[in-house]
Amino acid sequence: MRRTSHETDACPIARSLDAIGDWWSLLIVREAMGGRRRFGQFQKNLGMARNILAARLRRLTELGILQTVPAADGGAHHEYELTAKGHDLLWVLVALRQWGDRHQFPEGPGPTLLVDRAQRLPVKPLELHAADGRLLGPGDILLLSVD
Amino acid sequence: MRRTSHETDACPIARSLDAIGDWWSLLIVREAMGGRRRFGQFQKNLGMARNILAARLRRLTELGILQTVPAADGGAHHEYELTAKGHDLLWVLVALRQWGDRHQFPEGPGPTLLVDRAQRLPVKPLELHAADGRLLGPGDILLLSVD
DNA sequence: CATGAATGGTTTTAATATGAAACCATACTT
DNA sequence: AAGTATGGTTTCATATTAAAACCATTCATG
Repeated sequence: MRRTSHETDACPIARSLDAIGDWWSLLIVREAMGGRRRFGQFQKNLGMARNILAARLRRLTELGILQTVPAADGGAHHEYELTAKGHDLLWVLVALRQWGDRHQFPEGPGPTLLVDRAQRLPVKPLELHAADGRLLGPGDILLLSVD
Repeated sequence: MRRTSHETDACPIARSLDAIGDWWSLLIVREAMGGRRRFGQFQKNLGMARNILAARLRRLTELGILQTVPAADGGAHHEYELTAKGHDLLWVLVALRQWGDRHQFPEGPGPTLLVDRAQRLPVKPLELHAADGRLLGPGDILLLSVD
């Protein structure tokens, strides 16, 4: 009767969700991308229960999304930082951000803007391209089984 | 003591996760994108408990991600279909799929391939572009507060 | 060096969510 | 008219979440 696992599903979406498909994990990753590295920073910024945060940090570390490193300031406590696997969640976060901006702000545009660092202009929606570079829309893709 | 809500957070990522950040919702959306429309189809394909499927379908409908329509075959039961808001989750699913394919298949490449319909070649990783079209990497973006 | 406060958790307890199975009403088939 | 499929709801046991209290180290201060 524990939570149904999708860890070994054939579908990569299911496997991803099994790893980070809960209410908190991606918010922790978001904070980590914003430069937060310590237990207290995560807890304060997210306002979440400390036991749950501890459990999530442990799990994200086991999954290789975060890693613990000796404190940067030589202090005794360790810090959490994103691995390459964790950093690569950026595109998931961007997709969630863009969907949220488009559909979850009925009261008007949200208070944050994802911009291009050079020009400070809002970025375009994520794009999917074919191998040859053509821009693909929802109708232009197909899921193949390689079995 | 209920689940902490992020429904009114300033962050669009948090709002998105509040809506669909659980273990099942996006899998239901995935099934809907694959053409599944009926309770029994979702239940069979996902193998999930019927009561929680019912609860999720209700919630996704309330959120405007699914809508119920009279059965296509004139039958008495209704069917579920994606709204525009629901269809727009495609990019989130693609992002999760690509991350999963890259990091959650330690045993080798997964059994599915997202391909371009015209040429049947695997699509490229999602791309983020600046307003002027420049391809942006993780270091090229910035989050601005508009307060 | 002793004391107090901050940090990084763990433990305890209560409420809620999940999962499995049984149940039930309606619709459809024969 | 009887039997079966569909689309749920109910019940119950277990797991997860949240809040708060607790505790051990570490760090700063006198």
